[in-house]
Amino acid sequence: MAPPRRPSMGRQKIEIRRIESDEARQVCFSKRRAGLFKKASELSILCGADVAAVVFSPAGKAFSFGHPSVESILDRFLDTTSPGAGAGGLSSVGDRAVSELNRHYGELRAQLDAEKTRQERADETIRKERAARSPAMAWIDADLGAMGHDDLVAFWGALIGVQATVAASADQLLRDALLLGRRGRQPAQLAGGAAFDVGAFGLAMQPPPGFAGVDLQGFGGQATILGPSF
Amino acid sequence: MAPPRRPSMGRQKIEIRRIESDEARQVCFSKRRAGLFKKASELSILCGADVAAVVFSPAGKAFSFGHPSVESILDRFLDTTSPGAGAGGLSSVGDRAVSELNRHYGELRAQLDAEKTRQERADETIRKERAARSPAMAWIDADLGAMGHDDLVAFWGALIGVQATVAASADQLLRDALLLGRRGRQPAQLAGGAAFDVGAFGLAMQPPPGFAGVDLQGFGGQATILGPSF
DNA sequence: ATCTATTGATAAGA
DNA sequence: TTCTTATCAATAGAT
Repeated sequence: MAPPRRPSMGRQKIEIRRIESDEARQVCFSKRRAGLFKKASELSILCGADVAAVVFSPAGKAFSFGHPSVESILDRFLDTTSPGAGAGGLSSVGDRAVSELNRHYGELRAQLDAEKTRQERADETIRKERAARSPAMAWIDADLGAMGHDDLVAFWGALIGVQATVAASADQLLRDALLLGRRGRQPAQLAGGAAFDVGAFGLAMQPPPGFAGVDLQGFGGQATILGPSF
Repeated sequence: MAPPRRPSMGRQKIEIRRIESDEARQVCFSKRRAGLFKKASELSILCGADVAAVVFSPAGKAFSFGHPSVESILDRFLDTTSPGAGAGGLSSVGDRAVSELNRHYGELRAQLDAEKTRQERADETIRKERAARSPAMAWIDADLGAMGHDDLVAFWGALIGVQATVAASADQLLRDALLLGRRGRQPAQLAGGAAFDVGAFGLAMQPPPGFAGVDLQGFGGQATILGPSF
């Protein structure tokens, strides 16, 4: 029969960090430079945008792509972004800071990606461990009316614990959540009464009929974070 | 059997030509601009190359990426291309460019920090869960045993409602809270002094300590963050 | 440079 | 805008 031998290992995952091998780095440079220019070209065509890309090889050789032309884009950019410095000074940030900003851009994004990856792994770990030892969470899918007294008792206990913890660290958690949940500049909207869904547990349920109007002392409703902690 | 409907058609092949739909073009522009900058960043990191990319949206808004900095690359390029002409050799950047850069950088930083915070919490959770089991269940069972089914149902719904409110604006908060709910916190603080008693259902909760600075009231409202804006 | 197996990017849809 | 999903496209490693 046909030999199960793979003619190639195919593409392998690589970390975004400087390639040590001179040869490999050169090869990668050529491939990715072409890829970058292709992307730039597609962006300009698809979206009718003006795009320019300039690349200097480690050896100092210049390569460029531009639509409609590199010069026109660069001139326009420099003209648009630096006409106000007439008095001889920048109002907020100096060149050094800008360079610093740019220098770390890539590393920062790389770190971000790394963190996200780690986070996903950690979340996965939690999910697994929790699923293996938290039978209470299995009740969640059950309909309220069908839930037995004993189950309700136990689940209530679990929720009390949750509430206590939320309260104990509400300041920090709420602040984080509001800032992270919706990265928009507008105040986060807290819509109530909807079904709730928590990814970590695949949990989804509706508030039981007739409980609308229940007010738990200070819970439920508008959430306002008062200033001091900022 | 009905054909299992795909939740998505997935990515479809597209021709590289101007996208007619204004909305689709805008979406594509945002996505691909980000992709282009990412590619540029990777190229500079992997190969140690100096890279700059400048993009003008159809609306005329400028976006740029540069390593080590956009201006240094552009100046170097223009200097190499047309040595004697330029004359605009000002190495400073306009406020607008600085702002854009700062904004971009700030977002990255914020994201990174957020990820790290989340990571720490996740790690913490893992440790806690591995180290100790919830001591809360036993405590609460006694009192709950005396509570009627209807009361339990009502309170359960109320708690879910609370969570729904929070989850609507930040499911991350909920997830963190639920995960942290296993911490060996003393449930006595919740039940100790006061019995649960809410008008409609004869149940109430004592707000546990830790609520300084945070005030939650009513359902379906807004969350307002006071303090310095980002 | 050419060839594949994989990873990465992203068009659609919710 | 963000998130998910199904595909398409870019490319790492080997020839």
